[in-house]
Amino acid sequence: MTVETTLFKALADPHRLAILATLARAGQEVCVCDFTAGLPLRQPTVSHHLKVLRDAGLVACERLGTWVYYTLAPDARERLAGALDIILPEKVRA
Amino acid sequence: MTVETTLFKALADPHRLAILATLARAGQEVCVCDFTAGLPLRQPTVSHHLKVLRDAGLVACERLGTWVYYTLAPDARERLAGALDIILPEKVRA
DNA sequence: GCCTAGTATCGACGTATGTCGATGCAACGA
DNA sequence: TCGTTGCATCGACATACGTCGATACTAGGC
Repeated sequence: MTVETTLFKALADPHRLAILATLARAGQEVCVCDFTAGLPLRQPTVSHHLKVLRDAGLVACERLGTWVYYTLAPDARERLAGALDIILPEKVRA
Repeated sequence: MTVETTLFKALADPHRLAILATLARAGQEVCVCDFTAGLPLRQPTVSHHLKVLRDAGLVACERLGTWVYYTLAPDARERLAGALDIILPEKVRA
């Protein structure tokens, strides 16, 4: 499976989009318990979605004591925009 | 299901990405039979993928005689980039 | 009108995926 | 050394999705 497919598959779920949007708007680390509190999903399900996003390289996590904090990967926007440009390249530049 | 989810779900398949890439690079109408010839898929499967892309508004089609020609929707790039910006908005502009 | 060709739709099938409860693991406090 | 808390993993289940053969639909040629 191509990298592009992996990336877009990771976006193909409303809850994962919500997680990404939360991270993007937060602009800082977000605890797993915050996602669990903010989504109509059980903790294992949230953990599963976070793993999908991790495997796609869209988020990063860091353990601080008992808590695990997630952040948007620094190059998340860039990688997604790049994948978009591979699939739908702009017209040839002059 | 949000518009963004529909769009990204449409991208979550390698064959649909191939179809979009073909249309983007062709820059002109492409016949269904060309996709069927170029993909390791049967005709009904190709037709199914084209329907998913149509329902997402990413492609348009036009019948010319017996053949049906598909084109990339004029605003496909714009809509996808917009969806990306909704999920991962850029930092607040000055 | 009939046959043929290209495409869409239908119904069925196998697999992938989202979801959950149960459980395991890691870190902290008493 | 426990017990507790937060998170990850496991196993099971239901549903969604990709795929196909069969068939219906549309348009053109004879």
